[in-house]
Amino acid sequence: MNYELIHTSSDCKARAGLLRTSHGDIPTPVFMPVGTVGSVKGIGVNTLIDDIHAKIILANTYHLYLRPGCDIIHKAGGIHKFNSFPLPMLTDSGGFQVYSLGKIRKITPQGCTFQSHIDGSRHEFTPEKVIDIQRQIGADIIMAFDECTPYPCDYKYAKNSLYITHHWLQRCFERFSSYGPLYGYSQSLFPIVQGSVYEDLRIESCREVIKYNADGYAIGGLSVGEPHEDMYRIINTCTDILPYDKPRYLMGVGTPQNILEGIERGIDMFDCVMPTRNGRNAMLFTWKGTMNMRNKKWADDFSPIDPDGKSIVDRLYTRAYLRHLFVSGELLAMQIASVHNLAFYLDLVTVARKHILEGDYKQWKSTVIDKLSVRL
RNA sequence: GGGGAAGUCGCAUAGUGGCAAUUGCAACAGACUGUAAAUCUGUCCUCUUCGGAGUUCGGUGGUUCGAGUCCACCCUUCCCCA
Repeated sequence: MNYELIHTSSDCKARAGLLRTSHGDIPTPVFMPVGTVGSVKGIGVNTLIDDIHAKIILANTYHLYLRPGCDIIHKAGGIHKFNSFPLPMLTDSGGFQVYSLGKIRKITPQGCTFQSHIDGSRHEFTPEKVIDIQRQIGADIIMAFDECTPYPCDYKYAKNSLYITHHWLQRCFERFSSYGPLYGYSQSLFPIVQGSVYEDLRIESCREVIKYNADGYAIGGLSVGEPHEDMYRIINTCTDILPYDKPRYLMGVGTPQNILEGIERGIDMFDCVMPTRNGRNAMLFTWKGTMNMRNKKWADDFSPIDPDGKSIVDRLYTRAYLRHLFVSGELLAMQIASVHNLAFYLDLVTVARKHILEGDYKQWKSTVIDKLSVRL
């Protein structure tokens, strides 16, 4: 994998780049749709590629390990063969589940034990095991096993957790370099910066992770409920230290506004369930603001879903029809909304990239960002 | 014509003398950030300064300190037998 930094904005830290992988090139900044179990919920591969113009998608180590299991994916010949997605993929390590499965997991000296959310069975994840699983899954970018700390998180807990995450990181890289990829193309392991909202811990974490000279670096533990100012402050702290010639991935972020602020502060990669989950729950994101498609006000609005939208669905269907589908509980409603939202997110970063290259990113951002939070 | 059953806040239900009254659906709003989420929360008789206030269980009258609940009559619907 190789990252080329093409242009940095003159008035801020926003960057345009190109990430080259064995499964294709990824212009950055990029938004990566989340497909936890290897499937972006409700969306087929053809739509992802041809309509949404996704360049890379995510999957999750913990979920794929539980179901269908690593042996099945290995037998299939890796995740790309299994889910028929020919473009780059990234797997999250299960670190987020250390956070989200709070009540049914336990951090141990070795790693972390989980109870399966599917059948309650007990499983242990160690840094070594997480690397082994991700080798078997075969994503182009794989993530270190970390603890995504909750918010609020007191300093003592954050510091202790950070040391565990750093220790796990070392074990991840040891395992990762002990044997190669299984499917004939290379994989890159990204470390994850933690440290909650504490600047000194974040600085310490950045300095620690860059020792591994990785192909890219992730910032984790944000967008877990902290105020946006804290999030933006920590991003700034991190992107000041992380190497300029490697991609920076802000994990789990976020709203369209979060993404534009992240880009301004030097982030190159984003992922978030928001466009798909909120889409399934009837919320649309547009350049003019958000829409709750269940609201009565759309009942007789026969205009296109989003006249500015880039997806086929934006022009093909009307707002009144989409509301009808949501109110009727039709699966198609969730599909249309997910496609629209993902297409919007991809358009958002594409337009952002254009303005970075044109040199007016910050000025452009200031003209669009307030509109994004308007409630239509 | 004879016999039987039933009418509760949009619909359907619970409630057999003691707090505007159960539950489901529908309706209307809100939330959702590396997916335990096609999920969850709130409102849902009227008014309200959010503390309450006022009117309600087919209708009218009655018994009672107190009635959706008991009594009488009326109205309406459904079922069975002719």
